[in-house]
Amino acid sequence: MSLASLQHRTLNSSVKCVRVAARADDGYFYPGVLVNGDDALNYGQGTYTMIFDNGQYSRVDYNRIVGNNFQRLDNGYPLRYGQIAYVSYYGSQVAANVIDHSVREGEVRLQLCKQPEVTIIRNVAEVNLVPDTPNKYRNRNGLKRSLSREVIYKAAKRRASLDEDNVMGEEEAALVLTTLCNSPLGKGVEESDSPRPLCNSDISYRQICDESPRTECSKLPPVQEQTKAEQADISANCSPIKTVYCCTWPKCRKVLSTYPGIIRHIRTIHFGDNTEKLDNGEEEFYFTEVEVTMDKVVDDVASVKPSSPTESVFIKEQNTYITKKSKGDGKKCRKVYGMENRHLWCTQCRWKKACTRFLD
DNA sequence: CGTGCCGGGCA
DNA sequence: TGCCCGGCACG
Ligand SMILES: [Zn+2]
Repeated sequence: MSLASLQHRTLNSSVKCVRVAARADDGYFYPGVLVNGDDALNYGQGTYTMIFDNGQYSRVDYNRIVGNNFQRLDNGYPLRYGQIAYVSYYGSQVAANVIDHSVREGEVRLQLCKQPEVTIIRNVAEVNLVPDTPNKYRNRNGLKRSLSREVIYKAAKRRASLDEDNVMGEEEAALVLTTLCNSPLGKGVEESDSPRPLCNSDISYRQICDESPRTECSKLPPVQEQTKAEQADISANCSPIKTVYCCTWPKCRKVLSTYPGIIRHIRTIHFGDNTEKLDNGEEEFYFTEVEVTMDKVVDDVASVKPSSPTESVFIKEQNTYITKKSKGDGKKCRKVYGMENRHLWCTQCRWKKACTRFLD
């Protein structure tokens, strides 16, 4: 089944979408929807096509799927620290971060997103990985907003009928962490740093391609990337653990809260009309993702003094991205993209002339 | 060593 | 002009 048809089917409200979460190789569960494609959705053995909330899709083996009539959470796999979950709290469902999970006791300790000072313990059976009925995730058709923002965004671009404002306003919220992550380090080229559960794994990820003439996605982002993106997406306003995306384009200090947001920023602001020249996945060279824990995320850049919240912010840079950091900002195309990505260099660099893309 | 790039070559 | 590369300086 092609992705185009998959998207089409999913966008069509007549298609039944089952909201579940799937366990990835990093031990975290990621929410998404199952799409009953060519194979019937029978909750039984086999693999299912799943679209994750960050726009990636893959075939997922049923024993990794949690929710609905699939696996239960007490099947031996502990929830990991930082896992986003949903529990009942004084009668209403709230989002929380898992602190730890005792498999023997069957108990999970969680920290409420909205009230980080509150720690609660729940039986694992009462912990959901997917919000029950997230009203704000419904579109006008009443179809659960189980699609990724990426998909929504593309659909919205195609036909401007979708109310883009809600989606955009939410994710476009610029954060005020500029002082933290404006270092001009490119992400470098990670080779086998991060584990990639691809071909010979139950879960494999592919990037969403739009229907542009590009034949296929050659670059597969490491799992950790899109999974973090997803968590940021889901826990958009969720406190203590959050991932932000810092543009690393020379002198640009834009920080956005979502993966689709930073991708769109790079495409529109830094590539403009040349967006067609962007190699698939090339945007990934122009931002870093930073995990932060903080008391409050401020949405308006202008409302904050330059020296604001840095002290209360704890940064945990993704280890692989920090390695290429150097004080001499003399990072040029060769260093940023690497020899193996020579086709991404600016022309002058390709000719061993003075770089025109990264000026000093 | 790797990296940036000048100068010079070739179509 | 577009394109490639030897070689050198620099860290
Ligand atoms: Zn360059």
